[in-house]
Amino acid sequence: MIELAILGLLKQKPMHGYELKKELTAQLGQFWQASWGSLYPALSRMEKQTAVERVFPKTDVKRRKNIYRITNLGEEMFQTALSEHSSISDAARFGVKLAFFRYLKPDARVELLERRRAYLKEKLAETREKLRSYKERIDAYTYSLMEHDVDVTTADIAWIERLITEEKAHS
Amino acid sequence: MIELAILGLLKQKPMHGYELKKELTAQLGQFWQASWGSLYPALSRMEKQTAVERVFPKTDVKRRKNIYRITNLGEEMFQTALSEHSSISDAARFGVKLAFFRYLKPDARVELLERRRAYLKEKLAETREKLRSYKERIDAYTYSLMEHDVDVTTADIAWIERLITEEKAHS
DNA sequence: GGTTAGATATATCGGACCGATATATCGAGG
DNA sequence: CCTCGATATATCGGTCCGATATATCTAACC
Repeated sequence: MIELAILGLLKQKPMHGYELKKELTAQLGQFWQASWGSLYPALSRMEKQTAVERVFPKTDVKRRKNIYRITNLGEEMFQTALSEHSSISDAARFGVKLAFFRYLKPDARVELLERRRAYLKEKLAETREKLRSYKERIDAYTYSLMEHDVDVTTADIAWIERLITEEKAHS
Repeated sequence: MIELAILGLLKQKPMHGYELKKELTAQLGQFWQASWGSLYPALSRMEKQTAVERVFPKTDVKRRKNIYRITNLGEEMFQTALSEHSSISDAARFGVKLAFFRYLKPDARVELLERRRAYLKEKLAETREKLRSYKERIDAYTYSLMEHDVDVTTADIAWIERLITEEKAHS
């Protein structure tokens, strides 16, 4: 997840860790946050995988900032991760992907949106069924939360469907 | 978090790990899930802290099931954790707390609900401000997600306020 | 010129948690 | 008796979070 976000930001321009953290917060902070303890180890991992590389060599000890740039392999990994049909059930992960939707082809966008819609519809049906059949056995506060969840998920689906409609209108 | 959930379920009746997992999924599964890798280590931790204890001693090797029961200390820890004003910013954590609201005094319930409402209002104001001032610099898909987030958060606040009203009406 | 405060910058540690997997036993049905 | 699915416990590798440590750069002030 954090690797997708890092690659997506490094596509804009090479950056060092601190700058990445600021951009992460500015661009994705509404629905997802990264910590130092995930950012720097992720950059190390990705350098080892050669998904990113330092603009100036590691041996240049005097240099304070470690500026990273995305590699060709990194670009491939980004496209693969972004197109993958996972992270459809996690609102935060889906939000991060959405922030990079402009890097996907329109049909790939529609594909992801429709999978998200399918997941939400399934979840909605399950919650409704549970509300219907277990009514007596559910705690009153949990019941209220589940009713609210039905409303929110319904609104979610309507929003996704607006995005799908717009996407298809533009193609 | 998982410790609050375990203690809350063990208040109902003593259970073993597998049974706890099933009840966790049945009662809290709508908004929060636990894994084996968190459940069993949590039970071990909690036994060490004497928040829970085995109904039959550890030395009884023949016994297949490890049935745990909540201790007096565990009851205290449950009440403390439930009343704490944290986990106000995480929907899943708040959902778990809500599922145990019946164990709180009405004024403690209102207190938590009002803190959640305050957090949501703050978040709403921030998102609106960002939408207003950064309009041009935000990616179109992110912008749409943020607009949707405004709607969802507004609905969240209205729901919380209904709960507060009901709570006050009953007291 | 010197000092201080706050922003910039990197890094790591302990612990919690997830997803996957290993292992074994129980009970029902053929 | 055998097999299969449910029951039951446990651990492993890896990721992530929250906190913390450390150092430098820069601008402001006296």
